[in-house]
Parts: sequence; structure tokens; C-alpha cells
Amino acid sequence: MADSRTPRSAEGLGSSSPAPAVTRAAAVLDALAEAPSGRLTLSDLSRELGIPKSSTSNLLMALEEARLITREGAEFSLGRKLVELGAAYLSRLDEVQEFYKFCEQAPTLSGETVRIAMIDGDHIIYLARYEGHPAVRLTSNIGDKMPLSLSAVGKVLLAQLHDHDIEAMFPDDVELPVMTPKSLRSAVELKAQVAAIRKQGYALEDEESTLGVVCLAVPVPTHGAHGPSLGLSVTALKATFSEEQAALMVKELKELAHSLGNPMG
Amino acid sequence: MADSRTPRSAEGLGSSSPAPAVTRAAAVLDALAEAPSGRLTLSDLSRELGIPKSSTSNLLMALEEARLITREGAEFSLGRKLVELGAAYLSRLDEVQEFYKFCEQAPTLSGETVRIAMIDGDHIIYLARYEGHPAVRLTSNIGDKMPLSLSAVGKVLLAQLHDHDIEAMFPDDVELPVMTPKSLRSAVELKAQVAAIRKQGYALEDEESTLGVVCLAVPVPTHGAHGPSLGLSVTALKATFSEEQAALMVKELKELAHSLGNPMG
DNA sequence: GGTGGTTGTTCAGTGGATTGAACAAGCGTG
DNA sequence: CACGCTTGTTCAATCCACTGAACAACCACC
Repeated sequence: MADSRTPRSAEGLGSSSPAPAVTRAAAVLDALAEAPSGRLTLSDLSRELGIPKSSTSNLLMALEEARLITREGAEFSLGRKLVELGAAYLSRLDEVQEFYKFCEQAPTLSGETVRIAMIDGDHIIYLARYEGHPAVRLTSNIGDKMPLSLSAVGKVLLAQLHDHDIEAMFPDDVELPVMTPKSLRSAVELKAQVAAIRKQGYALEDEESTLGVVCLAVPVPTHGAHGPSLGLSVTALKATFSEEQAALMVKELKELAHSLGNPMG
Repeated sequence: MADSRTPRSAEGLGSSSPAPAVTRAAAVLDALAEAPSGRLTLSDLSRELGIPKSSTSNLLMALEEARLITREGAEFSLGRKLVELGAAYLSRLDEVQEFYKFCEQAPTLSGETVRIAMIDGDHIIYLARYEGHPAVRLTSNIGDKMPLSLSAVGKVLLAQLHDHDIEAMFPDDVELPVMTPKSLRSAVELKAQVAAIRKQGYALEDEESTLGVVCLAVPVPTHGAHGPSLGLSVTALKATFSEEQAALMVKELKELAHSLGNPMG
């Protein structure tokens, strides 16, 4: 997707980093993560990030020594250590452990596909997935990202933000990403939904990211001031989706959200 | 585990990194990943890594801007971007996708707990887990590490290495980590097992990491020269473990390994 | 409230990381 | 095979990131 003609400068001109080498190294990791093939050469990186070749070479050597990237011939790709670090992050979230336990025991949810997600910049990121439903395997994985406007969790998390933050992210004339004919197209429409979500306490996504698939989501009340807000969602096939079922799911999701929000034994 | 009295210098004295800031930043991430609570203050990090406070402050600011870490008051912890990056790494491994598909269809394995792992320095790291067996939920997670000598996959991957590499990692007088009374204690014993594993083509772990639990593992033939070698394992309760079952599992594991090793439609 | 030991931030000097040009090695192409 | 166009590595000069000490803010404990 990234236009290879447009080098995205690692440094935003005026904003000089307090540790440029680190900022640039992070840009290297990003570039590798976003590259379609996942593999780039020194020259590729140097060109795309606008970093001199010799400097890039130094960065890559340091990153390789830290196992954050791997060299394979002349091509570099992400390293295994990133899996460790990502896992270390997730293992610290007690919510994830409890999430699994709860899903297994919940009468309705235990048979569905449930996910827990978190807001991450202008996207959501999936942290864990419970699959009671081996028949419907989602293509999305832990760690995957999604635009806020295209998912139920995204909308529900958006609804948790202050209005001026929402306005900053979605001015009225902004272009929203579109994945299906039913995707929301205007920021005005999105903000109207946000208002509705705040009233009813849950969000619905009706084939807006994948045709034939609907999603329900609720927010997890953020306990105390610390930690970013989490959201929960159930995914179901539109064909087998009924009002009563939806009501049950929302009820159980809210129970789960409540128990995640109030840490107890 | 880390003796807080012993600052592990980020730089190995003589070996000066071509990009010290990056190496130090990586050390910061490691320290945060290993910290029991997952949260450290600027001073903690400065002390433990032997980096001046002012420099540490700069590193942390740059890391935070890259979302590789998060600040929470005065404490720093790993950032969400690491989950993304780890996921990006895993999503590139086609093996993982095929692994899931195969497990679901395999007659015996589909009811068991199967994992795929990779060698990572002197440990193994789990890349994916299939659970046909909701009754027995493992405590281990994707991204977790394990010493080579304590798991069936570890031993089977060790058996793939050249003898001189094994000798370098496990000289005869080395102290092996111990987790149960049945854990291997001497490197000599370990190397004898490696020889046996090479003959029979699979490895067995008999309550060496967890009492009551046994594991079988086979290697995935590394197709071509590139990519590190992978291993597959099934975990079962010792109580419900029979010879015939073991034979079936090894057979299916080998089939899976073969299909992973020979990429096809 | 004073006091000792923290904490994180500021700032000017300097030593080392960064750099660009010049190098060597690979690869299609005519 | 010689040619252009890549690629990655080398090296000395310069600039800027790192440093250490001095600072301010905080907490805990008499």
C-alpha cells in the first residue's frame, strides 16, 4: 500500500528525537512489519526511510545483535525476540487470563467467537481471541489491527473518548476507510452512532467489515485511572443471528466486562 | 531471578555496538520483559543497566514516542506496538496457518494439545498452540520460552544441531536447569538422549518439566537453507497415556512435519 | 517542619556516532 | 566481455547525542 515513491521521513522535521538512533530503529521495525513480503534489503530501508546507507547498516547490525531483526542473505525481516516481547506484554494483562476463563463458562458466549481488544492510536488491536466455534474460524489474529470506524469494538472504544478527541480524529470531512458496501462512509454518521452507543451501552457492526458477519461489542470500564480502555466483542454469522441471541450475548458480555473492570479473587 | 545487585552491563565491554543507543534500547525492553512486575522506573533501569540517568531518560522518551513502551506515572512498561510487531512476525510464518488446519483434521491430534516451537538462542519459543482438549489448559502461552533440556521440542531441536554446537552449549560439566525430580541433570545424559532421538526420529519428555505431564516431539525438516528449524509437540497427561496412542501421535506429528517441510498448495 | 535520601529534569561541553563519498562486488543486458 | 546500474562495506572528518554534575520536587521518617 505504501507508495514507494514517497519516503516517509523517520523524523518529522521539526520534532527531533531525544535519541534519534532509537527512533530510526523503531521506524525500521515498522517498515519491516508493513512490508508486504516482510523482507527488505538495506537499500530498500535506506531509501524508504531516508536514512543514509551507512547509518542504516549500523542500525541493522545493532538490531540484529539484539535479535529484534534477522538477516537472511541480503534481506532483513522481523526477529523472534519480538514474539517474546509481545508475549511478555500480553502475559502482564491479567484481563486476558480471566477473559478465557469466563468465556469457557458463560452459557451463550462459550459457543461463540469472542475477542478482547484495545485502542491503539487510531486503530484497535486484538489482544486475545476465544473460539467456542471451530466452524467459523476468523481470519483475524492476535495483534492484528483494525480501523476504529470499521468494527464494533472500535466504535465502542471511540465512544469512551472525550468529544474533542473524537472531533480531532474524525473531522466532518474526513475520508473513512471502506471495506464493504455497508461500511460507514461519513464521520457525521460515525459520530451519530457514537452518541447512540453511549446511550445503549453497546455497539453493533452490521457487515461493515465483512459481508455476512455481524459483531456486538461492549466497553470494559477502566478501573482507576491507569491503563487504556479495553473492549469485548462477539462475532456471529448474520444468517444465524437473532434478536434474542443478541440480547443474551450483550448481557454476558456486560457481565464479563464488569468482572474485568473490578479485579477480585 | 535477576540478582538486582548485579548490573548486567548493556554493552559487553570490548564489543562496542555500531549503534549503542539501539543496543541499549533493546536492553531496556529486555529488562522490562524480565521484570517480575513488568514495570520499572527510570532510576531502576538506569541502575540495572548501568546507563546514566540522563541518557536513560532520553532512551525512554524515544521508546515511548515509538510506542514500544508506555509510561504510567513514573513507571514504564512494554508497549502495545510490541504485540503488533510480534503478530507481524508470526503472520509471516505460513507454517502456523497450515499447522492449525492440519490439527483440526487429524484423527488423533485433533483431540490433543499440540504446539509448534522454534529454537531461539539457548531456549525454545512457542509460536502457536492448538487445543483440541479444553479440559487440559496449559499454562504456557504463545511466545513463552523454555530451556532446551526441559522439553521434548527442545531436545528434538537440539538433535538437529551439529555436534560441535551442542558441545559448545552443553559442555559436560554444565549445570542444567531443573524443574521436577525427573528433569535431566547432566549434560552427558542429555547428549545420550540426543543420539537416541536422532535414531528414532522423535523425542519424549517424561514429567521432566511438569509432574504428571508427558510430551512427544518431532522436528520439521527445514526446507531449503533458509529459516530456523521448527519442532512440533503433543502434550498429554501421563495418566491417560498409552503406547498405542503414542505411536499414533508420532505418526500424525510426522505427517504434519512433512507437510510443513514441503510447501505445496 | 526540618532533614536525608530519593526521584526525574535541565544544560553546556565533549567524545564518539553519524555521514557522505569513494570503494568493491554482484547482476543483468546488449 | 565490457558496460551501466545496482548492491553493501570502508573510513576519516564533523556534528550532535551523550554525559555528569547541579537542579528541583518528592516522600518518609524522625
